[in-house]
Amino acid sequence: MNDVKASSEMEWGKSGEVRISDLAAELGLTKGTVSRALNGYEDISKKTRKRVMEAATKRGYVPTTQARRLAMGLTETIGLVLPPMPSQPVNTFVSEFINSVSAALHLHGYDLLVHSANSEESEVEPYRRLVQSRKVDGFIIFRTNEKDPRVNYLLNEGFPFVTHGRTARMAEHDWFDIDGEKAFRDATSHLIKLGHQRIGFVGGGREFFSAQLRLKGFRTMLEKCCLENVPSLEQPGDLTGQGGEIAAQNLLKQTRPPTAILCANDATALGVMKAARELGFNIPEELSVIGYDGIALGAYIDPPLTTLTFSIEESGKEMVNLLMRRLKSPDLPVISKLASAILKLRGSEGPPSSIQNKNMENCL
Amino acid sequence: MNDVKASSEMEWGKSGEVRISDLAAELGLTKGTVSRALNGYEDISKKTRKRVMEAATKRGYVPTTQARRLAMGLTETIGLVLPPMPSQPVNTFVSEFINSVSAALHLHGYDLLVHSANSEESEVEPYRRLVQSRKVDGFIIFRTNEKDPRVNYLLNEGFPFVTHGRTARMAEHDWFDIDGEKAFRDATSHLIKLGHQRIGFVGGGREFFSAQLRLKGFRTMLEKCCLENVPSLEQPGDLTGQGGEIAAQNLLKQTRPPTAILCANDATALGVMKAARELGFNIPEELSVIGYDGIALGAYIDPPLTTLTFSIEESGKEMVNLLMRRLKSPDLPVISKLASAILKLRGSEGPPSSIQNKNMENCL
DNA sequence: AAAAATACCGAAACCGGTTTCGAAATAATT
DNA sequence: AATTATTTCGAAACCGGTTTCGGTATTTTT
Repeated sequence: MNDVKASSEMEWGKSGEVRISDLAAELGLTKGTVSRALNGYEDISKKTRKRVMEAATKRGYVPTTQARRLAMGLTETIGLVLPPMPSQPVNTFVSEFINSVSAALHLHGYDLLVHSANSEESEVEPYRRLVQSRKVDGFIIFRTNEKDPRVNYLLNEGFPFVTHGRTARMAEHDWFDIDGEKAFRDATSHLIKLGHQRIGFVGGGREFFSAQLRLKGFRTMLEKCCLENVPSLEQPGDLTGQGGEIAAQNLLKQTRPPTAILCANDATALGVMKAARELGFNIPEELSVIGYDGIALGAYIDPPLTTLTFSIEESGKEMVNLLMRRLKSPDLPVISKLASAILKLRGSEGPPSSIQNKNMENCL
Repeated sequence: MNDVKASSEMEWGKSGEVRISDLAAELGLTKGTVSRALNGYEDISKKTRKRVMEAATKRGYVPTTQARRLAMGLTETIGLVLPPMPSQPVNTFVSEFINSVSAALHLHGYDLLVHSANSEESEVEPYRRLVQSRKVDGFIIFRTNEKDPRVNYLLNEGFPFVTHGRTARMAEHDWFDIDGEKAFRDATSHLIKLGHQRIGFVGGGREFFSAQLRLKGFRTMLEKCCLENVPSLEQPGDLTGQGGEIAAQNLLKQTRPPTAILCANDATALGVMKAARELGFNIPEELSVIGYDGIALGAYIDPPLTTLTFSIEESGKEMVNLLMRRLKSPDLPVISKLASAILKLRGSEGPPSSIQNKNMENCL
């Protein structure tokens, strides 16, 4: 009669062997009842619920995810597709971001599926596959382009997602972003206050919206301070160290080189510093350099890199909040959140060697 | 009669709406037959198979992953748990590693589930949860300790996994590792050939097996070259920049400071260089520094960091191969793979300022 | 004490696939 | 032509949960 109980005494420590039907049989209940007891349904008596829960913990029962997900019609999984990274120097952002997103998702019972993009195929292909095979309920997208095919695809498909960064269609989707425009106004203002009048700028690829905004912030502050916007002082970059080197050479070999260079990110700044050294510029005495990203490593170089920092952890947390809200209520209006970066002075900037005086009373 | 066909003409571009039963109904077959046709079973006539496959592509049918996984009793997912990273400087390894692992898994039809470890709970807890809820079929573990609780748990559970790095129980599980011992023999040898006789070493935490092996390689080569092993020249570290700073101070403030310092990783080396600068040591004239990891960023600092590099992409690929093999045949004997790091000379090392001559004929 | 309301649980359908088994139809053998 | 072997597919069970629905058993109402 009590065979079940008898055999239960032994060899049941190993996890993953207990099914809901085992529990039900042992308790003399149906699996439906057990399921409802475990999931807090109201139509279960206190006594049975207690009995069920005790048996569950005793046996170490944990529902099989795959079955639950199939029954409930959701995956409880969020997709994150890594853009192809061809030997980018400082990818510390990515791992920290993954870490924070993953932790935040976990609080909601969600998992993070990380997928790598094959550089040979279309950018949206991974997203298409993940959507079609129903492997994820939503996406976290970062490093957006102004016209972003991924965003277009997902919007068209009506599939939930949040971006880190704005896009041309930002009015149609939830997004989180750092106010790069303000950040670069601040950085530019700081340099101007130090006395710089010829400030170079190394951008980050026209396709990235964020890079455009940073450039805009730079220009805005120049204008506000009545400084001439010299086109030759604006160099394109590609967010890599190598791009920074090239841009710096273009800037510093000019007859009147800038006394400061603002870079779209830290990797670029490192390239700029390298090129500057090779051209014989002392930093910060003869050239100030400011980056963006706040990579921890910038504190260890000589001179330590002044940079614009923001909390990656907060970014991840906020994006997950936005996404969870969207998943719960797909029809809510689009919302967004803009966080600000702060200028972390570390030593790679200072007053220019020869402070040229210029009337700047109506500025700053 | 043909309602199905009629309605099929419209509004079926959206993905994710076609189920296998829809296909079956449309074709006048059962879903079992459709499934077998799609999965290459032999008991399906060429004609029907073709018919099924054409209909499938036409409708854009993609099997729902959750259902497939439940039926087949596997998750086709591999877990990767990120160790807590309390503001570690150079995590470029992690993102590159995730990227390569993910790409390699994808070739086998597997997904990568990235989970973040909560520093407040036990190290094995995330693994336990993932195993019990059957969310993954196996694990990729990196940064192993000599006595690794995660390895103990999974071995005890009989759950498949591969480690990046060796452990005390390496004979019982598949592993991939870089031959750090040889790498540090090479680096040490290189320094000795340059004329260094007092070489410092900054380790990486006793718990990490890899750090121990690097130390062993260092000692081995010292001994082989008849150089005295001075205990005060061996400093502990923690694989962070800060740890490197402290260790470097301990080394360089000695009455007879070393003329070269070997570091367990690049982050440590950056800390060492920072401390050395602050103490007035010129690199590489007065102090040679060598790191380990080959972070791309090392090329951008001044002087560029000489380091031991290896292919992260290869690491990921090999580990996935080992794991896939294990999943297919759980009872195969344990295998392992040892790859070698190469010394990438970039400029942070050179001959010591005062070359002390010592008889070294039976060395190198 | 009979009737109505409520609490509690069993039965069964369902999620969307895969796989086994057996039967019918066709082809091959004797 | 009857028998045996093969090909091809349908039927149904199954994976392990969730959720709806309906029917007792119990309680409350009148």
